[in-house]
Amino acid sequence: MEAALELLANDGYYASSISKIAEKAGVSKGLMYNYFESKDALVLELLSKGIDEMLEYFDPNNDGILTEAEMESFIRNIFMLLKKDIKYWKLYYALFLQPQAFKLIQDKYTNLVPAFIGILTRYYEAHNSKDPVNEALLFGAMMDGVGFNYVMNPSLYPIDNLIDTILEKFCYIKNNKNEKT
Amino acid sequence: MEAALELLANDGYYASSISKIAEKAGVSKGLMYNYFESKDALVLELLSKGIDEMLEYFDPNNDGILTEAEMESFIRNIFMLLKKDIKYWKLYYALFLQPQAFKLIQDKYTNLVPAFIGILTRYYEAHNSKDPVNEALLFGAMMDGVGFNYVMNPSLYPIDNLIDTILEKFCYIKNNKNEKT
Amino acid sequence: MEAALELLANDGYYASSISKIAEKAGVSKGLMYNYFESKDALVLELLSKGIDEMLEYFDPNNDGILTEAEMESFIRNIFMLLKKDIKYWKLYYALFLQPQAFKLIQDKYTNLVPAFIGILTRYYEAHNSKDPVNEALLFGAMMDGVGFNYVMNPSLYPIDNLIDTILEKFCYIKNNKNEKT
Amino acid sequence: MEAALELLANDGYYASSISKIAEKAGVSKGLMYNYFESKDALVLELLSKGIDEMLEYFDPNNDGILTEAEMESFIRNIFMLLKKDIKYWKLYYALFLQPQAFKLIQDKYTNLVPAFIGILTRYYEAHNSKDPVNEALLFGAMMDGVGFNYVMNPSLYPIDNLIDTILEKFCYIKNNKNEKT
DNA sequence: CATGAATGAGGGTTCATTCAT
DNA sequence: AATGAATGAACCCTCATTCAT
Repeated sequence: MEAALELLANDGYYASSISKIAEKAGVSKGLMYNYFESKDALVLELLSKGIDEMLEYFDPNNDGILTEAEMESFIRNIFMLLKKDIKYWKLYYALFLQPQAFKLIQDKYTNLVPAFIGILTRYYEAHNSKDPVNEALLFGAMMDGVGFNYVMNPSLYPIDNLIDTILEKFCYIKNNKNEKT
Repeated sequence: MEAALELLANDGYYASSISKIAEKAGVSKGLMYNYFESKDALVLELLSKGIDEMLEYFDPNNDGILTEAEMESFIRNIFMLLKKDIKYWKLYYALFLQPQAFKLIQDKYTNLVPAFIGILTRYYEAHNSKDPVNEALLFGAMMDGVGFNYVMNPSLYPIDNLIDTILEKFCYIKNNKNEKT
Repeated sequence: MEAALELLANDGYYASSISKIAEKAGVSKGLMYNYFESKDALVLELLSKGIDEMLEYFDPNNDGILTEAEMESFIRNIFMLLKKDIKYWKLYYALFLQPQAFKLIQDKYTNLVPAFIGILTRYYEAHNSKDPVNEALLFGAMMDGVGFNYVMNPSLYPIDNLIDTILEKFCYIKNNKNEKT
Repeated sequence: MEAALELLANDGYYASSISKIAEKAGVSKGLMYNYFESKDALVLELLSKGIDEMLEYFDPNNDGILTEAEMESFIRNIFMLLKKDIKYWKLYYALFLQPQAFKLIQDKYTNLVPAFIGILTRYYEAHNSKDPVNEALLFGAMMDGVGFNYVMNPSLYPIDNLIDTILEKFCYIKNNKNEKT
């Protein structure tokens, strides 16, 4: 069911009417409201699922400390998620910019970011960064930007090629390929 | 006229009806259609103006070469633009993610990005980067992400603090403050 | 079952969906349709019950003659009914004014009124009224109006205080209190 | 325009959709919302107009005192109003009993009734009534009831015949016809 | 140049009713 | 006897757009 609904990512929040979603899902319009209280509730559920899924891969042992291995694994997993469900993440990014939709997850999001940045900051502190907070923010921004660019144009954006450069530039991790050569 | 219209950035594309825009602009609904063929045309014009404005600050002498000074100035100018017209850029980002709206500027955008990346790539080649293309892409992504994060929450995102770190990390430019100390 | 259903009087006919009624009654929506053919049938049954209950108190020995004692008892009983089940009678009055709902009991009602007025007319004839029919009609109207006003605002409408005045003015019955004084 | 809309009295508030009203009025659905902010606003306007019209005939010189002539004239005018616009008053009564609709005019109504009853009470005091308040309430109830009964079945309810009896019974006014005989 | 009355398609949502289980 | 998933029509309302003035 939800699988079909996610396709609203194709056309955006507003362009996807409940009618069309229901039709695509092969159910009646009325039935949609047995599963979701409203269109907003539907979207909120989708978004929440996405955020939770992403969090699973960030600091997985939940100790507030990000090792280099965890960092690398986080980046690789995020990219894997992006590639696995492009349309979903397209919706995800899109809704962030739609005021009405963003309000729905504002709370969840506002609580999350500082924690996220905090852990990253400690990572950079541990790597003797001169400006750990700034680096953390830039890392976040870069990840947002990569995701954004990738979902905008998946076929042309060479997301996999970027990993090594990211690891080196943002994580101080020399990637394996380079070590081999 | 357009000045008033840009305020549709406040509420997003769909939440801003022509009626409300016209009211805010102090003109009649009908008159809007003397100036703009349609709502989409209006939005296209707004977006085009934004893209052009941004381009003005990128490679200003149009020689296809980005000097360090031009690079620094570009970044500072972009941030200045963001700060000057937050709402506008919020709309700008938002529309990028709204498929229907993005189609309107897709052509313009698709032509632009390779040129943009090309110039950046040459910049990184000139700085002996190991992966100039990747660095160019990451720079673009980071700039997108910073803009995105800033317009999402202007009061909390310390965009000015980031400049020095960006210059150092992405442009190989040691910033002035450090030199002074 | 019906007891719970009557509470649809709270919100009116249209505002009370079968879903809500079923929920209030603690049964499933589907089961409702084992007991009542339709929502209208349910309402019809409720209304019929109300009319019958009222009739029980009017001309109880069914001889077509209303004695003064029967008249007084009728009035007192009606008021007692009103007070016992305000919500029910609110529904009752409300449905009378809703064309769609009224059609359901129109037959029952249309047959009833002339008989009712007939008996009242004979009461006024027996009391040497100059216009027995008119007095009968006015009595009916006044009773409707009192009920109407009472259920509209039970806490403020002093229905009990009215009884003596009604008895005197409409039934030529000197009330007890006066006799005592 | 409104003339056509009043015909929603035919079917009641809920059974009259904006679509049907618009169709009956010969305009588009959308246009309805140029004239009335919402369905409720439409109904409120209709009801307010009705209440105001009725008040015009009650205590016309606004001195808080009801002379016998004013009283008689009031009754005759009310009946005239009823007869002139049966459907309108049918709506009027109907909406009073529909909780959702009544809320719309509750304020207006709640303020009105005590003033109304007050003036009537003084009328009865001036006529040496034993229970002026009760008589005032009964008069109000009777008028409500007569209106109610008349609009329910205009062709059968002999509203004109009732006037003389009302004047005599409720206003202590011997009517002319009787004096002549 | 400028207005705003008018349209009609489409939006989200509710609800009486049915029916497989 | 009892459930609740499923339907589809109808509801109120919004909106981009047109056009007579």
